[in-house]
Amino acid sequence: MRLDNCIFYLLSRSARSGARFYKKQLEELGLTPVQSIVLQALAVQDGCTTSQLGKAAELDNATLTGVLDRLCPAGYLERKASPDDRRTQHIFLTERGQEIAEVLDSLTEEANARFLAALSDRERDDLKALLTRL
Amino acid sequence: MRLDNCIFYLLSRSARSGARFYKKQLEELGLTPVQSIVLQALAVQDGCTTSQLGKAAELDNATLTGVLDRLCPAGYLERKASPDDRRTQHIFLTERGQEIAEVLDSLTEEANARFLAALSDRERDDLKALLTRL
DNA sequence: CTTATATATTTTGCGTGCAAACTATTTGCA
DNA sequence: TGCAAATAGTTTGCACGCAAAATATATAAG
Repeated sequence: MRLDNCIFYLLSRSARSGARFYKKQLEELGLTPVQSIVLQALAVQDGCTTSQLGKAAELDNATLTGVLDRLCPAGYLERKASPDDRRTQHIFLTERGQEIAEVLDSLTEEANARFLAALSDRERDDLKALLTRL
Repeated sequence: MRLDNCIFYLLSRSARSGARFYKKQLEELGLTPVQSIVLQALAVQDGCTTSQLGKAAELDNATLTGVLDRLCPAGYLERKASPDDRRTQHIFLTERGQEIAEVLDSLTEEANARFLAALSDRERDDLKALLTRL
């Protein structure tokens, strides 16, 4: 089987290409693609638990721990103990976190458009729909 | 911008999903998805240089070094100095490497079919074509 | 011939991914 | 009540992915 017919190879290659592109756009903000995704996911459900955030961003809990470990001291968010369940933490955006989440929203919109410039509107929608079905 | 409309997120998620799936199929062979890709790429151009292999598999040279570092002692391939250029290495599959590359070929074909089972033939072709254009 | 530049590969450092083990806490059930 | 099983989160260990620096060698230009 030729590589350019292998879906695992194609997905990995495209994802890496996208991550490189997105990372460049994020460079001035000093954020990685994953960090950007987490901050944006948090913006729509501020105060959720770590696990809920992991589900929202489709990130492994073990991975998320590390991501939060870096975003916390950077001043974008805070971990707060849950009053109900002492195993659980709630994650809150700081003021600075909320500000940057807004910047990320438009920056990401822009980056999406540029990354997909070679495709027609129809093709973009098709691609997204197909990816969602995997 | 909602996450499920962000191409970087969608690509990353699908690629990770594919990698997890493929990895499970490879488990009994003790190989990772990337190692499998490299061995298959090598099978079609045995004896190429490290850089050429990197181009064929779209892998960074720094990454490839580590991958080869693990495949070599595993007995799947050998690095040989180039007679022309002392900076360069040529990579050769061992007999064992050639055998496993054949196994990987059919295993990968199978895994592709199963991973894409939810899509029609037409949709599979569309998806691959679209990914290739990024 | 010699030096500046280019190329091939490796090393280093940091950030994901993720399986597996571990800790702390909560819940279900006898 | 008391304890086994489930759940939340962290830690550990290993494999990419990649930018940047380092090393070794080759090539070009004067």
